[in-house]
Amino acid sequence: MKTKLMNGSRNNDKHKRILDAAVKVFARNGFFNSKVAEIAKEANVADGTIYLYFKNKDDILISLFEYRMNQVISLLNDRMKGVDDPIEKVRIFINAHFELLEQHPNLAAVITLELRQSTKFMKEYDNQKFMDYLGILSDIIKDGTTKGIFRNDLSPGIIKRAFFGMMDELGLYYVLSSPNSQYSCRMMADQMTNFVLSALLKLNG
Amino acid sequence: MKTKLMNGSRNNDKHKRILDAAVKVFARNGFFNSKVAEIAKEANVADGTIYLYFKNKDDILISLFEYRMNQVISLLNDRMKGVDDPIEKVRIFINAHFELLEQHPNLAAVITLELRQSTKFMKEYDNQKFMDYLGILSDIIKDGTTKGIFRNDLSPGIIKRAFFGMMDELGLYYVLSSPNSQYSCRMMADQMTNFVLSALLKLNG
Amino acid sequence: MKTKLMNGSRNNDKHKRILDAAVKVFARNGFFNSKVAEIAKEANVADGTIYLYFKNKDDILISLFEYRMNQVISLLNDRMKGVDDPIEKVRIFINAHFELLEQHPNLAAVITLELRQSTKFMKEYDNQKFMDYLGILSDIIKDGTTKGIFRNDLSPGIIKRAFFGMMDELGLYYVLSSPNSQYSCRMMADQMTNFVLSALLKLNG
Amino acid sequence: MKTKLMNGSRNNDKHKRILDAAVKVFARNGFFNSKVAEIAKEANVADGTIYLYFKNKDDILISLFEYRMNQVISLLNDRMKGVDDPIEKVRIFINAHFELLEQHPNLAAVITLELRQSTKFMKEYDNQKFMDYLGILSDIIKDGTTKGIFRNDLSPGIIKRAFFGMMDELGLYYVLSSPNSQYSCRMMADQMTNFVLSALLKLNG
DNA sequence: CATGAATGAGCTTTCATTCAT
DNA sequence: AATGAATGAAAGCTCATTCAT
Repeated sequence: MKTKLMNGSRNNDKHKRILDAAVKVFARNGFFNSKVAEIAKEANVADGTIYLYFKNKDDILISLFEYRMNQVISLLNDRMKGVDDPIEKVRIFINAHFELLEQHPNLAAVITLELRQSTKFMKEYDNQKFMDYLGILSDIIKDGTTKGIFRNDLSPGIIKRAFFGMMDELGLYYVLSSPNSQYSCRMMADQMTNFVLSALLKLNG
Repeated sequence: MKTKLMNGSRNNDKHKRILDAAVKVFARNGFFNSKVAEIAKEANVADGTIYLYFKNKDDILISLFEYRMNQVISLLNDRMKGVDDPIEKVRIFINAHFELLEQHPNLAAVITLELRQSTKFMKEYDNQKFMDYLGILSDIIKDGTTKGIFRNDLSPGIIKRAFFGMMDELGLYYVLSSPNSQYSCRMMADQMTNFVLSALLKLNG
Repeated sequence: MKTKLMNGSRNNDKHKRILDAAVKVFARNGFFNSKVAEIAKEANVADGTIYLYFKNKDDILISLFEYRMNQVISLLNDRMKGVDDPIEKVRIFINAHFELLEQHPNLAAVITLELRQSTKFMKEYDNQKFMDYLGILSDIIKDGTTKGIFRNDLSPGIIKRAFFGMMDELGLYYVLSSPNSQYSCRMMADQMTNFVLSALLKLNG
Repeated sequence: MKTKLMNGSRNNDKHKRILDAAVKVFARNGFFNSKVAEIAKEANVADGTIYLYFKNKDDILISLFEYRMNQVISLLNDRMKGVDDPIEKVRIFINAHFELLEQHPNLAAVITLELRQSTKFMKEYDNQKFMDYLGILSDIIKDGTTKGIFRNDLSPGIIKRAFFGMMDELGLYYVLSSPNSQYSCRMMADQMTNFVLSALLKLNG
């Protein structure tokens, strides 16, 4: 009585093959310009097979989001375990973002380029995972403020988004100019950490 | 440098009517989900008429970019005329961005949501105007650095993008949560100015 | 400000051409085995043109029903105008049915073969026209009964359907064995009239 | 003359289970809108199993016809055994038809609704069983005529079809309005017998 | 015999674009 | 310049059928 999707079972890697293919194809053409048939071809499966694993084309994109967000959030949780210092947490957050960007540039490109569209146009998809991600950010900021390390005249609700906007735009730049980017992920992470901490830290007498 | 029918004559405002209609329609459905026929209807012209004023659907979007960018750049040039203080320039830049956002939220939504896609997928369009816009930003930063007011350990090439990313993401948030946004444009502009200047200013003695 | 379908106007016969083509194609393959593209080809229009005149494939079939039913009902009304004798009315009804069958065997085939399907599966289509047609039949029967010419121990609700069933099945036979039918329409009409009247007439002392 | 697995063994009722399931599914959706997978699910067998027992989807429908026709013909032969009176035979024929209709309305619905389609579109299927069924009918009529009980001015070839058309249409009505039919099978059978016999009987002196 | 995942041809419908008027 | 009916390529998705296990 196997489940339809055989999640996690070996002997069947089609689900993953389709996702991997979709990343490549979406990164190449964008979601709207990508054809399901092209994904199928790239994954070496028949067109119809796609629909055994995904409800429809939108569902493939959503699955990519979820997959990526789980990846990021899980990495963050790992690294921040036992860390107390808000400054260190900021460092970890930014580094994790850029490391994943460097490791999976295609996936990052798709997320970065299509996330906004989807946020607006896939109405039924509430994008909870993304809110969770932003939540981690505002938790860090609030923690730093509570501990008296960060300034308290900034709205976490605004700053978390500004913060994300920086990472996202730098990521976009990296991804679009790849593989000839003028700046390395390492460098962007460092500059941004420097920049953000300067802005956040309370200046004491 | 359009010359099509720039005769200044009245009785022909169709070019503008089509652009205005496109803004509404794109804001409503996104570029890919918008139909040329819907734009035509919204503009009260025939489907075919669109093609007298624009090469194709992509061209309408590109025209919107150019229009918006000219608007922003021209507003910035006006306001910064005679201003020397880099701090003041930062303030002006941010304020201009959010003011236009507030005045033309639909247009802003379209630019913000579709710019990224287009940047990558309208291959032939090099988006010079956007580069000009970013250029103003790095000029301000470099100016501040030269004048010894801003730190000199930050890369203008990186920071200008981080800077734009903040505004863009905050704008997206405003636009998507409109008309019930938790934060006013005013407030976002102030918080961001505060944040950015804290990060940029050199700490002396 | 022409209306979409230009009903009745000359210079545009596409609506009719599509209907005529559909009759041929449906008669050849049946509704479900017919492709819209084949109808388009038969009508010498582009595939997309079909959708300027009809909502979808189902709508073409429904239009054929309506067209046929209007045709029949109108012919019946014409011929029965001023006729009082129920016996004569029965004759007229049967003759009209078989005449139209002979004149438009393809259309008849489609109606006969697909009407039943549609009755069940196009739930949203209430098939009022067909009920009107049956209504004429039961009116004739009731009239004959009231006038004391027909028997009064038969239920018009049942007999009208039995009556229609006879015509329909004979029509089906004619259409399926066409053009080599063993019996002419004339002969079937006469035999059926004879049969039905024998059954309906009251036997007086 | 199936030989596939007619071993009389229990542990294998799949053939019948599939047929029963097909009746339900076809009655629910019609032949063309029914999916083989749905039949398989309803029968609690795998999709592929269907093809061990039937050549293809068409073959399932054909098997249902054959099954039904055998059932009817066998019932008729039973009941008419030893019966000589043509009037009584007509009564038996009609009653048998409506009894089976009442007992297996789903099967009747499928036969009634899909028989016509199939008659024309399953080219290779010559529908001999249906011809046999009609043959019984014309035999009855001819017998009555020969015996001088029925009129001799009616063509058996025409009347047998008119006769069948009545039963079929009444059956369709019953089946479609089920389970809230206005008329019972009993009543329809009686009315029709009455009607038909009035038409068939020779009026003497 | 039985399974059900996989296949891929095939279909309806959409919509950017054209062009005769 | 303006129209909008017509075009037809294109693509998402379905489902009867197969075949490796």
